[in-house]
Amino acid sequence: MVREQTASMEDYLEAIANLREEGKAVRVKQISQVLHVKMPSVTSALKKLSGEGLVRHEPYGYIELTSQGDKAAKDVVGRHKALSCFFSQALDIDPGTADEDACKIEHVISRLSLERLTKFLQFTQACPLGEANFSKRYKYYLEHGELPEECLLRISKVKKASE
Amino acid sequence: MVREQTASMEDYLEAIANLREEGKAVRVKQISQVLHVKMPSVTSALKKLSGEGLVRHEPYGYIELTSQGDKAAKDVVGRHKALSCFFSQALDIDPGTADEDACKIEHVISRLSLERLTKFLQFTQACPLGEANFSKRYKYYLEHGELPEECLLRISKVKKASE
DNA sequence: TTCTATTGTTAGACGAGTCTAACAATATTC
DNA sequence: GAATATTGTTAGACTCGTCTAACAATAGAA
Repeated sequence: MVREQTASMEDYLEAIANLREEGKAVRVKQISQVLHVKMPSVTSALKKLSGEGLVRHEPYGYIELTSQGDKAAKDVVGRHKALSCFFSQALDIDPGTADEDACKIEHVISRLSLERLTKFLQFTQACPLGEANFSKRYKYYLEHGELPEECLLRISKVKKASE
Repeated sequence: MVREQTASMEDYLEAIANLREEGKAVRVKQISQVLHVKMPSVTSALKKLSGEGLVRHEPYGYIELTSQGDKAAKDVVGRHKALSCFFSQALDIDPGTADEDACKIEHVISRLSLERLTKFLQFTQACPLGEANFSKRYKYYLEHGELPEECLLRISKVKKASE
């Protein structure tokens, strides 16, 4: 079972995993910059995470996730990606905002909602009726504030049919 | 400008507004039950919110939102409703989970994403092509784990057309 | 009206996470 | 290899929001 972590600790795990992923040095300074906190906050967080066996950290040295920590980090990163993807692709939100929101929401959303969000995205991308038409109509609606003509036409068709 | 509040303080404002809305007595005990905290936490929060002019609270007496507090509360409640609606209706999530998630996410989501979520919902409900077909297909996909036949048919049509 | 139950408040402790200031270790440069 | 710059750590203060324990006010029942 993946140990329950606070939002803050999840952020540290995520930052470490991301720095590693990007091939950058995983050091206290780096983490502090990524998370916009001061270095002592990082040291203190690392101490806590070490105590829980999620991080290996020799003082003044490099920082690594343990296999357990890596698992936890991957979980957070996965949530982040799913959310960020949903916001940018399904809702057509700019990558910056999508990422910011994902950063916050990843810590509080339920597994179920996350799974549904993901499925929704998969669906719109897999189903040509979903993607090609639906998504296009949605974006038209976003831009113009009113339904595209085809939707309105359908309404009159439906009306006629029920007459 | 609506004063920036912490997640906790927003929860208190929301609880007060909801109790009032439901015609229940707005008292310390009630609030503590709704938010699953002990009474001293409520007293302390009320003191803080009073200090900021969002709440009127005579000791041992009833509790009211000021007009400023009401504005802030309505804002939170609005966010909550939008999210809860989106989760339950667009993603077909049970009302309990939808509400829980809304409770957490309402404090952290950006205005933009919230607005887009709302528009998305409005769109699916307003556009018959969206609602009647899209939503139905999505739920089929949820249940069966694979695309409904009409989507697959469309794929072969698309293929044929491009041959 | 007096006794009791309920509700509300105050005081003070605590945990989480942040910060600043001061100090220590490591890297860099001359 | 000494002087300096950078990076990291420790110590300790602070905020926020919670809690428990003890006490105070109000409401309800006898």
